[in-house]
Parts: sequence; C-alpha cells; structure tokens
Amino acid sequence: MGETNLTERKKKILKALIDSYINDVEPISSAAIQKQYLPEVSTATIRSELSMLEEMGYLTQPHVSSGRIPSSKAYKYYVEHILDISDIDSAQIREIVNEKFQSVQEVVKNGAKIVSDITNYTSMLMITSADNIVIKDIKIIDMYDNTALVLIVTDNGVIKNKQIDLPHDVKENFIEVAGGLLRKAFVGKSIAEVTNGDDCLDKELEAFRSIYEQVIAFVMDFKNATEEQLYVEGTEKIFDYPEYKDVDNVRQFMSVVSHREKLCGLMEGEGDIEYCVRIGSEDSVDLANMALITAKYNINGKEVGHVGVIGPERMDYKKVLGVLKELGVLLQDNKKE
Amino acid sequence: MGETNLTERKKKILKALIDSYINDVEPISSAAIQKQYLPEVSTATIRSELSMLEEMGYLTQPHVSSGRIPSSKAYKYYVEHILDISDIDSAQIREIVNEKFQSVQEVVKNGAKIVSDITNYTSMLMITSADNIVIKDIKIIDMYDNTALVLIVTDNGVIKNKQIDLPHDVKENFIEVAGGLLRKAFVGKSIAEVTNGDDCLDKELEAFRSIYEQVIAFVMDFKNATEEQLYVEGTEKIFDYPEYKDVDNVRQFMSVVSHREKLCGLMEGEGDIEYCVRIGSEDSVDLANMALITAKYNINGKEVGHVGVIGPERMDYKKVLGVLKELGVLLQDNKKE
DNA sequence: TGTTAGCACTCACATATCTCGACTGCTAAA
DNA sequence: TTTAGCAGTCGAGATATGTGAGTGCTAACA
Repeated sequence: MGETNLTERKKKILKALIDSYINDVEPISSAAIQKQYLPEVSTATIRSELSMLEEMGYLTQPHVSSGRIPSSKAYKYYVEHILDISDIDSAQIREIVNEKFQSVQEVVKNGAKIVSDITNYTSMLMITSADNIVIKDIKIIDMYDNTALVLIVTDNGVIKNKQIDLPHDVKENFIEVAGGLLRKAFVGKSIAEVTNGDDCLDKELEAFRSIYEQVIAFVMDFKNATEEQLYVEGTEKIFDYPEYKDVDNVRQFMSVVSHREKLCGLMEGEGDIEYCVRIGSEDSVDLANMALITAKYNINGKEVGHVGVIGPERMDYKKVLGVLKELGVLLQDNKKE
Repeated sequence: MGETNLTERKKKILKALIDSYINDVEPISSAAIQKQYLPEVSTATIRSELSMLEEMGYLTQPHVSSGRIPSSKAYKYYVEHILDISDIDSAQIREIVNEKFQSVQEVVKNGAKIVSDITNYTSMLMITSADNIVIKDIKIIDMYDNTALVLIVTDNGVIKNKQIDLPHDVKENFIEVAGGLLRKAFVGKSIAEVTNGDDCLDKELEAFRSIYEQVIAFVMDFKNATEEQLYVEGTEKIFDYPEYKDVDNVRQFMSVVSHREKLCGLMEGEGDIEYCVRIGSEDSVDLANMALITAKYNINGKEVGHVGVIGPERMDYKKVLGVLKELGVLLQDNKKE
C-alpha cells in the first residue's frame, strides 16, 4: 500500500469518484465524472484513466457495463493522501459538539450516544482498561456486623468500594493497623501490578491475611470489570444507509458490533496513535465493507478512554474525523464544570 | 379477549397449527394438519374449521391459495389456554441453567448473555430501578484538598460513593457534625423520597447547605443512573430466524431493542405479575411481529431485577418460560455462594 | 347436523424471453 | 496524448406462461 505516485489527474479523478460515491452510493460512470468534476477532458480520457486505476486496485466494476466503485484500497488512499482535514470548518463542528455535550461528565455518561447522534453513525465509547490506573489511596472503614468497607481512590479520580468481612476477633485498633498495612501494600501500585500470587505480607501479620486477600480479589474484579466497559449506541443508524438494505450486511455488521471483546481489541488501536482509521478487512480484522475510526482521549495527560465510529466504507470521513477531533479539544480544554 | 369457548377440536387444530408454524415458519395447509395431527377427520373438515378460526381472528392467509398462519391473537390464546407449562422437563432445563450459571454473581454480571445463549433469543437484564431502595446508612469521610467522600449504603447491599467539595472554612468537628446531620436527614428514606425541593434543613445549619445539596444531587444521579441499567445481549441471534431475512423486520426489531427507555418501561411490566408475555402490537406497545417475555426476580424478598427475552411471535414459549422459571428457582434457592 | 369427496378456481413462484439503455473498451484519426 | 465514434456487454425491468399447492363450494352421505 501507500503508493503516493498517482498523477495529479488520477488523484483528482479518484477523489471525484469517492466523493460522488459517498453521496450517491452508485457506480460512477466516466460521463458523470466529466460532467461534475473534469469538464476539460473527454469521457474517453477519463475512461482510460479509470481502467488504469482499476488495474492498480483502486476501483472495481460490479459488471462490465457499469460504472466503477472505490475499493477499500481507494478509501485508504483517500484518507491518507487526498482528504484534507485542515480545512474542516471546526468552528461549526465545535459549536455542535459543545452544544451537545454540556459537560465532561456528559461525555462519560452519554458519549457514545451523542457522537452517534452528531455523526449519524453507530458509535462506541470504551473506558480505558484499568491496567495502568494507579492506586492513589486506600482506606478501610468500620461498618457493622463484622464488616468493613474498603475504598480505593485512583489517580483518574474514580473511587471504588467493596464491603469485606472482618475476622471474628477484632482488637480495638485493628482497623487502623489494617489501614496502614493496606496503604503500605497498595498505594502507588498500578492495577496491573496487583496480581493474585502477590504476597508481600510479613509472617507476623497473619491476622490480616483474610483482609489482604479480599482486597486483592476486589482489585482483580475491578481490573476485569473495567476491561468490559464498552458502550455501543446508535446501532439502528445503519439502516439509514442503503448498503444495509441487504440483510447479510446487517448481519455482518451486527456480528462485529456484538463481539465486545474483539471490538475492545480494535478500539485499543495500535500503539500510541491518536486517531486510527481502519477500512475494510485486513488480515485478522474482519471489517468487510465497513470502516472503523477510533480516537484516544486523555484528560490531564492520563488516558481515559476511546471513542469509535463505525459505518459503511464510504463513510463521511471528514465529518467523523472532525467531530472526534473537536471532542478531543473539548476534553482537553475541560473548562466547563 | 380471552374467549375460552373454542371446541376441543378447534383447540387441537389451533395448537397443531401453531406448533407446526413455530417449527417451520411456513403457512400450514389443511392436509399437513391432517397428516400429522388429525388423521381421523378429512381435510375438508379441517378446512371448514380453519375458515371458522380465521373468521374469529385467530388465523390469517397470506393469500387465498396458501395455508394459514397464526395471528397475534392466536399466540395469546395459545399461551393462555393451550400451552401447558406444568409438563416442562424442568430437570433438564434446571441442569442447563445451573451449569451455565456458576453463581448468583454470574446472573448479575452475565445474566442477559447466558439467558440468550440458552434460549437462543435476544435477552435483556434490567437491574431494578432505585426508587424503592432504602438508604440504610450514610457516612462522610474526610479526604484531602478540601474534599470529602460520601458513602451511601442501601438495603440491598449496594454502596455508592461520591466525592464532594467542602466549604473553605472547616472547623475541627465539621465532618462529624455533617455526618450526624446527613444520617438524620437521609437514613430510612427511600431513594424515591429524596427530591430536589426537599428542605428539612434548620436555619442554624446553613453552613452545611452546600454539602446537603451535593448529597441530594448525588442521590438524584443515582436514581437516574440505575433506571438505566439495562443490558441487552445476543442481538445477533435474531438472524437465525427466517423472519429476519427481511431488513424491515430487522430494522423494527433493532428499533425496539435500542430504545432503552421504552424497553425499560416494557420490562417493568404491569403491577406485581411475576411473568409477563406480550405478543404483537397492542395499543401503545409497538411489538409488531414480536413477542417479549419478562420475569421479575426477588432475592430475600427484595425485588432485584427483571430478565426478558425477545424474539419472533412464534417463539418457543415453552422453552423460554421454562428457562425463566428455573432461573427464578436458582435465584430463590440462592444456595451456591 | 356434521362430515366427506370432488372439482373448479386462485395465485405465488419459477422460468423464459425480450427490450432498453447505460456503460465500457477498442480503434483509428487528430 | 487525447479524442470521437462505434460495437459489444450486461443488468434491470417488463411481459408471458406453466406449475402446483391449497382453498372454497357444492352436493351427497351418515
């Protein structure tokens, strides 16, 4: 992939074809391109260009006497080399984004729904997996009936609690000692660092083993639970697009959207890329006829989550990228509330 | 509705027709019924019975020279008067249910998914709305940076916490006084009883107003949040059923499944009915060509949530009702863990 | 009165055939 | 390298036709 060596005219034709296809979802003929985008050359010229582009794998023909449609490769090229994000009217998008999101709280609560409403595509929100969240403080509070409450404060502000059982024979200062112990054992560690086998408990503190183990179990639960925090919204939006008049496409789409684990994996993205655009199926990724755009967000330098938009291959990349970008700005500014 | 006055033979024919349709999803002819279910009479007799049943609204004909299919009314009659739940092989179902649900914890975590896997229909789980949850205890704990943590313990064991801001000029015993105040104001109240306008704050305690209001806001949030706790799983299962070869049906199905508020309303059911079977569209309920079965569950006499199964009208009512029933037994027994 | 055989009738579905026209690829000339 | 011209392809839609499953009706029968 990634041959940048397309002549300007080929680029122009490719862009014309994709722009047109994104709107009408119909094979585009040489005549249509000439009329709308390239009046200065003849249809025959365009035809010969088209057949070259087809040979290069950018276009396909549903049948011999029809116009052409872009291939996945074409969309990828389009996003990488043709699409100009810089001229997005960010003011306008910003206004919409700001209007819809009253506060950062809102983003977490309704992020997927709102992004879906703005873009008109199915959207997802994934809260970052707990692995690299650091335990900032841990408290233990006496309750009743021989139970206590353990509170874990993390560096991204989330507080988790869990009721645990105390041993029967609690001495007066048991809670305070346990508190100190837990602080010593856990504060500063990341969630990922806490593992089952972990045993840094001194022999003499055997009395606290039960508590200690309950806390570890709790952290493990937390770890697993937050890995699953994926919200998908606006699934029904796909029916607005003619490619999903075909049940098989719907089915395939639903299959991607309902496999949470896979979807989480896709949303994680690769490495530290801020935006990730996946188009069509690649090895090990089954996104046939679909495109998935994901973005990673930070607040105060800390990764908080990913937002994704999924739709047909011919999605409005510009709009979606624009919205995701402005959402990033909103979160970064973080001014409201 | 609810004419029980069908002759035994009509009942038998109706049952035959529905049973057959549930399996094959194809219009049933008089000959087919005779062959499989009623060899003792002629097809002509069956035909005349069929046309009477059709006149009564139990059957429809896709076209004049085709067999008949059951109407929503027929399914309702079937569930109410024909289907015999008592002879469900509960031992077998219980085994499956028990095998899949390793513990009660599992039910909350993966309930929808597992029910969907067992029944092979799309399933939902809704955690009971917070309204009639009672606040059992409330604690306030000093943190740092002029913030404190408020903990609310409810009678169903859930603990919620929220970080709140303290006023700048905190006196030594501020936290303790505030704690007593909050306890006095909230303990014993149900979530529903806490409302915004509420103001039982003495004039002299003006200093605590800010805290008080933050707690109220938090409870309100809690109220709204838990109303939303609905998990839908197995959406893609519908593609296993031929009626969803048609995109319009899929679309309609998705529309029902994605409108969470409406779905929550439907799952709440009416009054104190344990099981609720809704078939087809009724006034104000848009379930055209679909059936929704919901069940309400209690643990220790406290309502904890609802589980629902949604699918085509000709769903396997016996199986679904059996599974939901056994799930109830499992939760009631509550023996494991 | 209820049941049955017989028969005419209906209509979805599948298949075949045809036309139309939107495109293309190719060729030869500019 | 570009262009006009033209033959050729093929999907989509319209029309016609046969087939068979299944019904409603009627008249005879128990």
